Amino acid sequence: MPRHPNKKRAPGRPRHGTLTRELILKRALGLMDREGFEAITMRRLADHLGVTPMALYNHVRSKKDLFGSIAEYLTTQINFDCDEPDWRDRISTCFRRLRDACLAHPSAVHLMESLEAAPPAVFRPMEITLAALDEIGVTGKDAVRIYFLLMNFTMGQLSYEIRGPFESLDPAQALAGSRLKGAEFAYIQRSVSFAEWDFDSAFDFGLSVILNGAEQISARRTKSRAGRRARTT
Amino acid sequence: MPRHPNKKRAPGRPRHGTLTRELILKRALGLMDREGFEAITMRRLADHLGVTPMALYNHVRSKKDLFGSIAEYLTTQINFDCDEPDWRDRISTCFRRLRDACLAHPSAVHLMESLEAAPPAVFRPMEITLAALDEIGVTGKDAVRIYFLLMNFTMGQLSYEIRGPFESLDPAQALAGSRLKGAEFAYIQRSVSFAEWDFDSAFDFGLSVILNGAEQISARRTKSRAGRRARTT
DNA sequence: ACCTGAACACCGTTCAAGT
DNA sequence: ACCTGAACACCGTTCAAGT
Repeated sequence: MPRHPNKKRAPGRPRHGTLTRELILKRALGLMDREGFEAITMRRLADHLGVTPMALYNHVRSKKDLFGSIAEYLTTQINFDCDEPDWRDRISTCFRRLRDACLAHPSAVHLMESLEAAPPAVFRPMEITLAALDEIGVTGKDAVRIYFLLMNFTMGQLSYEIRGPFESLDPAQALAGSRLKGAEFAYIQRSVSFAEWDFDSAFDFGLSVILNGAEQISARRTKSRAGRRARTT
Repeated sequence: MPRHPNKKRAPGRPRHGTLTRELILKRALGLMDREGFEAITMRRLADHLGVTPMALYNHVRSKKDLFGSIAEYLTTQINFDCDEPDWRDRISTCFRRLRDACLAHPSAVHLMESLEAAPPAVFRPMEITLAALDEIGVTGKDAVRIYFLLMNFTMGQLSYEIRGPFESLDPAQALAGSRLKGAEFAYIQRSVSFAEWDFDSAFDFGLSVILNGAEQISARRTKSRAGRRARTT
């Protein structure tokens, strides 16, 4: 619904600016949250702001720019930092906060996926992860790999969780009407009931598996260093 | 370019069917591979087939249906099965084949992400994973969690790899013109050079970390079973 | 059954014209 | 500087009309 439904504004610059870049971003995010990512249209957003579609182009270069800016607005609001002494806790809470932010805005993942360049703020989790891993002697390629493992898992599960994959993931539903026989999926059907799936604990499980992997690398490195020391002395 | 550029076809049914559902799917996939996911348009696809846009609707319910069918066509062609004796190898090659298929069709990941329901064939990796894990005593919730870890990691890294994230992931480029200072990303800048990043080995690394996690659970379970046995006897 | 042509209700974006 | 209105080049899809 437009803000001025009855009194139509005449052309020309209004006395006080009705539009701001920030207002546009906020309203766009709100519209996205309520009506979904696909619903965001320059025309619909303009309508929502009580304004002509073209008015948006005074504050935003293009739709791509708009989406990029929303993502930046969203990610810069996340506080990734915390002062836990344990390196595992620092990494965990960092990705948990990212996850929480994305769950709070159901279209956030879809939005991120649509971007060609990630907003700069998402480098914070990377920096925090690399710093924490450095503490236990995991550096270089291995550290970056652990980071990607964490990031890809986090975003991947979010993607599943948000679009409610379990209407389509429930084998009973997904297999219905397909050429594949249900008999070929014996283990799936015998597995845990999808109705009682808990994404939160699955996420914590995933984090701990990956961080255990980091710890193993750490142990291996210190051992091989000790081995080298023993040989040289 | 249309197939009949000069001799325009008159309305009415042609003597031999020019269009098939399969032909449409194949050409759409080809067009997607060459010109990208966004380039796929009912009108452009029709043009490519030398046909009116509406002709497609005789073989395809909608654009959504078209995309779903392409995904199904693509995934059913993947051979996930192999007869390696080692459970780790069976899981690894299964996901490696999924990965190879997606890398062969650069828009495949984008296509999958756009679907509301995954094509049934992607349940094969789940079945194979659950079966292999069952062999080492990892079942139920834990097994499904391991599967999701593998699947989310695989698709997540593919997503990064395909859209060539490293123009935007290179901190030097991504941080340029942003409000975030480069000094806040000391560990990133000190980390491995993005130019020499190897996705293939990063993928193998990820798989082995996750499968190590599965092995740890297996060991923990057999130990606790042994403990229970010792206490009861 | 299978194709065309016209039409409908949308898109993002440019451009000239207003104040 | 900031908004409007008309226009352009696109979309997906429906529907009647052809054979």
